Amino acid sequence: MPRAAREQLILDVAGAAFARHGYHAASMDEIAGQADVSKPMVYSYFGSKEHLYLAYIERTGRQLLDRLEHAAGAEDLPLERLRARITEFLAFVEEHRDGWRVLFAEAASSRPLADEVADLRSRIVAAVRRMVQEAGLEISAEAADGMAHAIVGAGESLANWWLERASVPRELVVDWYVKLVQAAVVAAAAGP
Amino acid sequence: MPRAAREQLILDVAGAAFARHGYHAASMDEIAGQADVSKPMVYSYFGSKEHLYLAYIERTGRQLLDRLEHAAGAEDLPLERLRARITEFLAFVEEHRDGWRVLFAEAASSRPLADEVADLRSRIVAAVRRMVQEAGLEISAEAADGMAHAIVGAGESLANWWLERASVPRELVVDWYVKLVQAAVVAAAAGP
Amino acid sequence: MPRAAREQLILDVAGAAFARHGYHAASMDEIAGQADVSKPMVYSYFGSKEHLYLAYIERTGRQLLDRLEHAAGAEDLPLERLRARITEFLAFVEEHRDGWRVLFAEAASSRPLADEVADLRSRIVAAVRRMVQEAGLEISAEAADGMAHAIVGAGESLANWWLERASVPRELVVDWYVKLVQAAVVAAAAGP
Amino acid sequence: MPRAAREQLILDVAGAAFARHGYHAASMDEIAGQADVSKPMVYSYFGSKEHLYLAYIERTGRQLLDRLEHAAGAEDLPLERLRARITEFLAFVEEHRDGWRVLFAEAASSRPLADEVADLRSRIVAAVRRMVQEAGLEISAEAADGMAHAIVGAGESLANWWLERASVPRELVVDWYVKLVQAAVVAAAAGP
DNA sequence: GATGAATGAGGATTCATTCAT
DNA sequence: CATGAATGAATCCTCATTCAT
Repeated sequence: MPRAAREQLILDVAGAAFARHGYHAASMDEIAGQADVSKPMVYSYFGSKEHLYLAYIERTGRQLLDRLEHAAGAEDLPLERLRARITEFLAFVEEHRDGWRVLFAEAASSRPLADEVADLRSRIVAAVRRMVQEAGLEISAEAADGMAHAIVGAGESLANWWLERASVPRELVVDWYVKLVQAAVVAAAAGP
Repeated sequence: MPRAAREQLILDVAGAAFARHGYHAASMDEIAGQADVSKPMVYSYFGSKEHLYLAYIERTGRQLLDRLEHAAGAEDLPLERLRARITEFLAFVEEHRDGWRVLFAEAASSRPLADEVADLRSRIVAAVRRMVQEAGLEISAEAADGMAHAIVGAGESLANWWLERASVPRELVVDWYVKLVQAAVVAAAAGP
Repeated sequence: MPRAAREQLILDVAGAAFARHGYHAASMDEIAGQADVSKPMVYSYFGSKEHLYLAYIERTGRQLLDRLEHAAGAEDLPLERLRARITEFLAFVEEHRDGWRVLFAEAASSRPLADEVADLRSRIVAAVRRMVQEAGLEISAEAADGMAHAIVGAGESLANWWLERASVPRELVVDWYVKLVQAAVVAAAAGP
Repeated sequence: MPRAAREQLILDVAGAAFARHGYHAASMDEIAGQADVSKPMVYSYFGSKEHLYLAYIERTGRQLLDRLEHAAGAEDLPLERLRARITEFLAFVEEHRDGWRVLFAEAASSRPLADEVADLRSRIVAAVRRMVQEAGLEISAEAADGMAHAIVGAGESLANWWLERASVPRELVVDWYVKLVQAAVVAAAAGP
C-alpha cells in the first residue's frame, strides 16, 4: 500500500477515534490498531498525537472549505449562491459526521489546539462577513463581524440538531437557515 | 475556613482548571494545589474528578438559569423580557468567563459527560422554543424546535465573539441579538 | 457507655470487618463508622490498626483457650476429656465464626502478624502434644510434635468443612475427629 | 531475553513478593523492580495485579497437581501410590516454598481471590476422597468428604511444621503421614 | 475525653513516545 | 522500511494516622 493511501486510512481511523472519545481519551494504541499499522508507523507519518490531530482537522477543514467554495458559481445570483452553499454545508455535515463532530467540538474546547481549529472557523466567518457586507446595506464592520459569528454559530447548532433528526428533510433545514441568514443581515442593518 | 466556603473555593479553582485545560487534561493535583488543599480533601468533598466536574457544571448552570429566570418580571412585555434576558445572559458570560467556557465547551465534546451539560442546554432551548411558539405566528413544532436551536447557537457564538472584544459595548450586542431573534421567529413562520 | 464496653464493641466490629475483607482490605473508617465511634477514639483505645488486630486475635484466642481448658474436668477419663474438648472446639467455631475465620486465616498468611497468631496456635499444639505423649505409648518428642501439628491441622480443616455443611450434626463430626485423633496417636507410635 | 523467560521470571519474583507480604501488601512497584522490568511491562504481560496473582496460583497449582499425578504409576499398589504421592507432595513443598506458602495461605484468606485457590484445593480433596472410598470399607459419602478434608488439612499443617524443621528427614514425615492417612480411613469406617 | 477536619505517602494503572532489531 | 518491546511520567484515588478545637 502506498504511503499516501496509508496516511489517508490512518486519518480516517483517527477521526473516528477522536469523534468517539475526544482528543484526550482517544489512544494512539487504538488508532494504530484499527488502522492495522504499527504505532511507530503512525509516529513516523505524523510525528505526534497532536500533529495527527491537526492533520485530521486540516484535511477535514480543507474539504469543507473546498466544497463551500465550489458549491456556487460566480454567475449565480447572491440568493442562489447562499442557498447552494448552505445545502453543501449540510451535505458535508451529513457525509462526514466524524469530521464535523471533531471540527465543531474542538472548536470550543481543549485550549492548546483551539487556535488551529479557530483558524478554519475564522475563514468561514470571514466569508460570511463579506457576504453580509456585500448585501449593500449600511452595516458597520463591527456589526458585520459580530453578525457573521452569530450566523455561523446558528448554522452549527442547527446542523447538530438536524443530525439527530433523520426524519427532517434537508431542504427544509436549508430553507430555515437561508431565511435566518437573510433576516440576520437585515437585522444587522436596521437603525436604532 | 468553614467547609462551605472551602467547597466554593475548590469549585472556583476547578472551574478555572477545566476552562484552561478541558476536563481530561485538568489534574486533581493541580486543582488541590491551587485551592491550597490536600488532594484527599477534594476527594472527601466531591468524591471523584467526575463528581467535582458535575458539581461545577451544576452550580454554574443553576446560576445561569436563576439569572435568566429572574431577569424579567411576568408583567413585562414580551420584547422587554427578551431584551432583559439577553442582557442578563451576556452579563453572566462576562462575569463567569470560566464557567461559561466550561459549560459551552463541554456541551460539544467529551462524550461521557456531555449528557449532564446537554440537559442544561436543552432547558434553555426549550424556553426559547416556547418563546418562539408564543409569538402567535403559525409555526410547526419542528420548525420551532430547529429555530430554537439555531437561536441558542447564535447566542453562544455571539457571546464568545464579544468576550474577546472588550471594546464593544454590551448594549450593542444585546441589540443585535434581540433583532436576530425577532427576525428568526418571523423567518420560521414565513411561508414558502 | 463505659470504656470497657466500648472497647468490646469495637473489637466485635473489627472482627467482623477483618473476617469479611481480610486485614489489609478492612478499613479503619469502616470499623469506626460501624462501631459508631470516631476514628481518633479507636486510635486512642488501640493505638494502631495492627494493635487493634492483635487485640482482637488475643481476645478471641483467649476465649478459645479458656473454653478448651474448662471443657473437661480433671477427674474425667482421657477419652472423655478428648471428646469434651473437641465438642467445645466445634461449638466455639460455630458460635464465633468471625473470630475463627480471622484466627485461622491469618494463622497462615500476612507474615508480619503471623508470629502473634502462631503463638496461640502453638499453645494448642503443645496441649495436643502433651496429650499424645501422655497416651503412654512409646513416641519420640519429635514425632509427638509433628503429629500434634497434623492433628490440629486436621481439626481446622474439618471445622471449616463443617461450617459450610449446616446439615451435618456436630456429634457426627466430633465422633470422626475423636477417632482420627486416637488413630493418629497410635500411628505415631507404631514402629517402622 | 525471550518473552516466555521473562514471564517466568516475573512470576517467580511475584510469588516471592506474595509469599513475603501477602496479596494486598505486595506492590507492583516492588515486583517490577525486582524482576528488573518496568511496571508497564508487567501490565502488558499480565494485565493487572489480580491477573498476575492468578497466573502465579495457576502455574504453581498446575505444577503441584502434575507432580502428584505422575508420582505414582497405575500398576503400583494402593499403599505404594499413597506413599509416592505424599513423598512427592513434601518434595514439592520443599522445592517451592514461596509457591506453597501462597497457595496454602491464600486458601484461607482474602475473600475475592479465594475461589480460584479453593478450586485447586478442592481437586486435591476430591482425589483424597476417592482414595478413601476406594479403600473398600463401608463409609458414607459425607464421612468420606469430611475425612478427606481432615486428611488434607493434616498434611498442610504437617508440611508447614516440617518446613521449619530442616533436621527432620523427609522419609520420617512421609511415614507419619502415610500411617495417619491409613488410620483416618479406618476411623472413618468404624461403626459407632 | 472526644471529634471533625486534614494530610503524607503510596498504590494500581495508563499512555505517548522511542529504541533495537 | 517497519515493528515488537519497552519505559518515564503522570493520573486518579485510598488509607492509616494526627492535630486544633
